[in-house]
Amino acid sequence: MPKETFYNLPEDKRNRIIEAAIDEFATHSFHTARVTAIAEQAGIAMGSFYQYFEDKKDLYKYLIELLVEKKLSYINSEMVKNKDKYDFFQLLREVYLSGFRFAIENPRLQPIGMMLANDKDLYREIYGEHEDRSADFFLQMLEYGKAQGAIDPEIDLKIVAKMLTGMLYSLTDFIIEDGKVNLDDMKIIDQMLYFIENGLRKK
Amino acid sequence: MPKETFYNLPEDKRNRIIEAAIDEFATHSFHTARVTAIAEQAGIAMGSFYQYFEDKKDLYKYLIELLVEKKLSYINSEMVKNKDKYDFFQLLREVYLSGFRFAIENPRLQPIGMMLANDKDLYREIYGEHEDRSADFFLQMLEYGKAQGAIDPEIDLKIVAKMLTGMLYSLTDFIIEDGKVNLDDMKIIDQMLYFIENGLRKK
DNA sequence: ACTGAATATGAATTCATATTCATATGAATC
DNA sequence: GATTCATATGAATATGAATTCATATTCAGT
Repeated sequence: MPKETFYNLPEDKRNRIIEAAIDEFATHSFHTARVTAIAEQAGIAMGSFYQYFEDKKDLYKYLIELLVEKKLSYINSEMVKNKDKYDFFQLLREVYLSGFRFAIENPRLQPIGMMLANDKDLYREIYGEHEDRSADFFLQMLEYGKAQGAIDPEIDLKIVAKMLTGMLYSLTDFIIEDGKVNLDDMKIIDQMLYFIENGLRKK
Repeated sequence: MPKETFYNLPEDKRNRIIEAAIDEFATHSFHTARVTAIAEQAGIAMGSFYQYFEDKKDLYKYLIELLVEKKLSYINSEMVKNKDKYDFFQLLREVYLSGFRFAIENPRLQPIGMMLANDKDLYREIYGEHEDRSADFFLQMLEYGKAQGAIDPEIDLKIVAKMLTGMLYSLTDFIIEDGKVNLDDMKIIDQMLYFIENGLRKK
């Protein structure tokens, strides 16, 4: 965790540091990211950095925490808004949709999460034994859907949760890279949902 | 590419180097992998390493080439064997199945590929502009399936290709991590196929 | 056995970066 | 205005590899 000094900083400077760190970690893995580059872009002296954080990893963990919090609250707000109105598949649609929206609105955060997911050592250092939080989230949703009778009971939810996670990541990547995908025309979402629904729905 | 010297090496030593490199790159990203560790494990002097390869990246590219060749030939042989006998979905099943089998039989190669896929700079350095070869492979298969009339023509194949790729990666990861998954009982494959078929099949 | 070319070696060097530290600044308190 | 305390600074140092290089060894051909 950052030192007291960091929290005492004027908001403006604190934000500059956070922004600089996001830029650096979005374009470099944890190991290749340079503290120097962050300090430089934030306009602080090298020494100051170590006034605020224990070391590079300290800043990184802090950033991940911010990022997760931001994403979770983003998705949850969509969920909460629609919980009652929608059935399972519509809810799933909202989850994917808010996931995509989040990625589009925060394009720099996406690669940070991706890189963390692929660095198992780092991941473990942050989340302990816990293996895959995204899959857990989908698993919960699926169980809810199964209980509602929306999902074919033949299906192994753990496997499907993994598949849904993988698809979400790939598609998010696809959408961001493509750049020109317009979420509002919903075509990509509909395609995806069409596919998933047919795969899961109870007949 | 490795230097002539490397190819002149006695097979035993050459293999030791390759094995050591696989071990190192399977457990570390390109940047955190240490040439020192590779030389040490292979039982060669640091200096020798640079007799065989230009630098770390040279070895890495060579390794990726080996790996891709191995995997492609593995999958193709399954495909070729079954091309005529099976319909699209059975063919897809074979592709996934051989992908899983390959990963199980070569567990150290899987993480190397994963890490490369997530290091866009490195990926581009090896494959140029070309974005995602796995998705391309699935796209081709899907087009074949569509032409055969097996796939719902409403579906956007490019999107589905991305989804299939993401699922393949996630599931492979799942299977390897789990360790105890027994491919022979095929349950996981059937679950997956059941899901995919219902999502794609022409009605 | 002799010789030159290829190959092997690991200590020394280089390089890029993280981290520390002694000192400066500046604002609040007396 | 002096004293204290928190914060800022960037040059100096530490670190951890990658890479080089001068020297030793091996080997094939004679």
